[in-house]
Amino acid sequence: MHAVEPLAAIPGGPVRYRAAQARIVAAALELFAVHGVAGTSLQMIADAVGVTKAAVYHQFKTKDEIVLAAAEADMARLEAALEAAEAEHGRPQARELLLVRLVDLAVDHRRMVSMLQSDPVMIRLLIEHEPFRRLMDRLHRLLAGDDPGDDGRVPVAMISAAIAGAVTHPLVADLDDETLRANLLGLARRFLDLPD
Amino acid sequence: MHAVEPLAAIPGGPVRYRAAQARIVAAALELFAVHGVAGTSLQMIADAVGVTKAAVYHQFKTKDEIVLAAAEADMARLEAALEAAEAEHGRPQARELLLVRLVDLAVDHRRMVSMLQSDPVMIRLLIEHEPFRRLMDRLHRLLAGDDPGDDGRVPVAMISAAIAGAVTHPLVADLDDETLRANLLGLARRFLDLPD
DNA sequence: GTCTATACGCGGATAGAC
DNA sequence: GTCTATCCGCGTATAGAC
Repeated sequence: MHAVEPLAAIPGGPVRYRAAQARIVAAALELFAVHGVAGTSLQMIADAVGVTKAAVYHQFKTKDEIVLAAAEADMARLEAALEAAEAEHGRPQARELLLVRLVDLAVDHRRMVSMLQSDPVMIRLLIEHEPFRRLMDRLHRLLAGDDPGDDGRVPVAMISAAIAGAVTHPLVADLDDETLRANLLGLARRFLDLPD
Repeated sequence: MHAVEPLAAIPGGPVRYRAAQARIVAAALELFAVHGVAGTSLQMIADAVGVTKAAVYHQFKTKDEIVLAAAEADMARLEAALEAAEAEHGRPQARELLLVRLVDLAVDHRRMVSMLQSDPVMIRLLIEHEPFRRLMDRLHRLLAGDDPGDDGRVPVAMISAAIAGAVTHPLVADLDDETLRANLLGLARRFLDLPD
């Protein structure tokens, strides 16, 4: 028998990685956020980690696997937020908690969020990824509140885009996390007609 | 003397292109929207136009020039919207008109808008492009209304991101343009406290 | 304006030694 | 787990003919 592998510290996360893999994923996320997925080469990732391309390929068979692993790291936090919200008693309370967690997540990962939501390569991979689709379904259902019809979908699309897009917006680049978080949350609540 | 070159039909636009260039720019915009700038090769653009790579290079010296030309095509429409809004008498009227034009623009160019606002290569090129920076400055000043302070910047960032991001959101992919436009405009007005 | 042909480097990916 | 070395195709870009 082999010794137990060291695992990445994602308590409750569905997928876990070896330490070497976790280092690669962390470097890749940063680079993807700055250059986009297509604009990030395996050489850049290897350099950032401090190893050769071949060492990276020993941990992940293809670049797509790295992209997916990078997305899953953040998906785990999103899933945790959803789970907490769904455990609340009552719709309004669930939506309120979800909103708080979403804003926290977005502000916390300022640089990553917009890439995860708009990079063409990332999008292509994620729409073929069933766990991700299920997650988005739960998210949208909860955000939509009472109105699942045509008119209810636009506000959900807007608030998702507003939160994710605002945190990377150059206009607020110099705002500290606390100010941004507070403003974002207040405005998002208003938009969704939740009580302050 | 040479015969007068045919010009692209952008009345009032600051930069004009020959017919061959306009065809390349149009094809490039579509491809950039789907694959991102880094994910789009000159070969793909040449194939879409129906010529060879060398022919493309005869019209534009570098790929960056194509990217900038693609951005300028949409910048011209944005500038026209700003000009119309600034010509209004009174701030509320100006903001109202700007909002209508922005939503029109976003819905009309559904696939392009988010790429123009989030593609890493495009962003890098545009922030070094003074005419673009001036345009964004005017846009943000007008959108911000009375409040140019810290707290006034977050709603501007949110509404920009919301409009641009919502039109590409998978949730509203099957909505027809009219429905999307009406919903988007109504919600944006409410968010900015403009009268319906 | 468009073509064929070509230069040269870097992209993703693999083999096999240590 | 990491390395050196290598494969092959495609990336941007250029030269020169038609």
